[in-house]
Amino acid sequence: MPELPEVETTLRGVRPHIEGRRITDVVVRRRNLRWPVPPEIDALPGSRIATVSRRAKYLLLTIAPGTSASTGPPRQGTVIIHLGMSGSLRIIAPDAPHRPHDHLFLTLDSGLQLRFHDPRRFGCWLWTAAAPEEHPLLRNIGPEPLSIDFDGAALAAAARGRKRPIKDLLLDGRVVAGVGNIYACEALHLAGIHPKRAAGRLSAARLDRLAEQIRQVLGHAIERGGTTLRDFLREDGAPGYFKQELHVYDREHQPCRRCETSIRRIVTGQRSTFYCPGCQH
DNA sequence: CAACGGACCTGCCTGC
DNA sequence: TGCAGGCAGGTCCGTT
Repeated sequence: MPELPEVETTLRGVRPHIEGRRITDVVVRRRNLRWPVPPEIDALPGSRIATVSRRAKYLLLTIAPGTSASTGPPRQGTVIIHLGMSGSLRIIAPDAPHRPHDHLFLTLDSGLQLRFHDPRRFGCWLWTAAAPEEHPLLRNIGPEPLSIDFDGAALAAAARGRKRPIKDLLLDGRVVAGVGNIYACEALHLAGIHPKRAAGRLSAARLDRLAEQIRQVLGHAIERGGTTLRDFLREDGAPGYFKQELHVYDREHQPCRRCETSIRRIVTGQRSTFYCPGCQH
């Protein structure tokens, strides 16, 4: 499920329930996620979740040392969570029955529990004691698409001299953080750019337009994701904005909503790519 | 360096 | 109905 809007929706849904809370119990039911869950995660009880934030599609829980009442040595650092392809977080009562693929539980002093669910186990829970932005997974990540650091000029700098298809460039986290397959397709359609076009051959004006459409489509999806936040205690974090509003993604052989041309599916960078031959060049 | 293919997993859908 | 094959919203890592 998770593209950046779902991760942001998850962040907003979970944050009010866990920020500032002390962790009272941790259960790792399955340690072999994308990488093994490190022992520092098991040692979290007694510590406090000071802040919850997002960088690209990573969720970051900064952990403050435990109080004198806690057991074990006080520790300070950051839990790095990624939802992979199929991961989700939800807040639930600790005595609620667990489902298959519920891999990791954090019980909080509020009496509620944060549960990580991930059938494909491409997600991860990692620990770093250093500044999270220095972690190898985060160190080389490009600007947040919704920050002021991301614009057509940033895209142009990354595209200069590159022959890669522009679609592949958008999925490269070093260029821009957290743009996934769906929104890369959608933004290219909105900007009227063919996904296979060599990145370095796009004009500054077209890259400006593309950057703006990336911001628009992600911002819009986050707004829509927000509509399910109310029910976050019950929902598993999958927002319902999907499908209906997509212009090209997963719409092969269906008519373009703008020009009626049949949507085409191709593969680039080993990923399915959908576009309208009528309005993308 | 850039670019590419393979890897990690389960579930769901299609077609034979 | 069963089963094989293809495909899926991510992204890291090793090899050219």
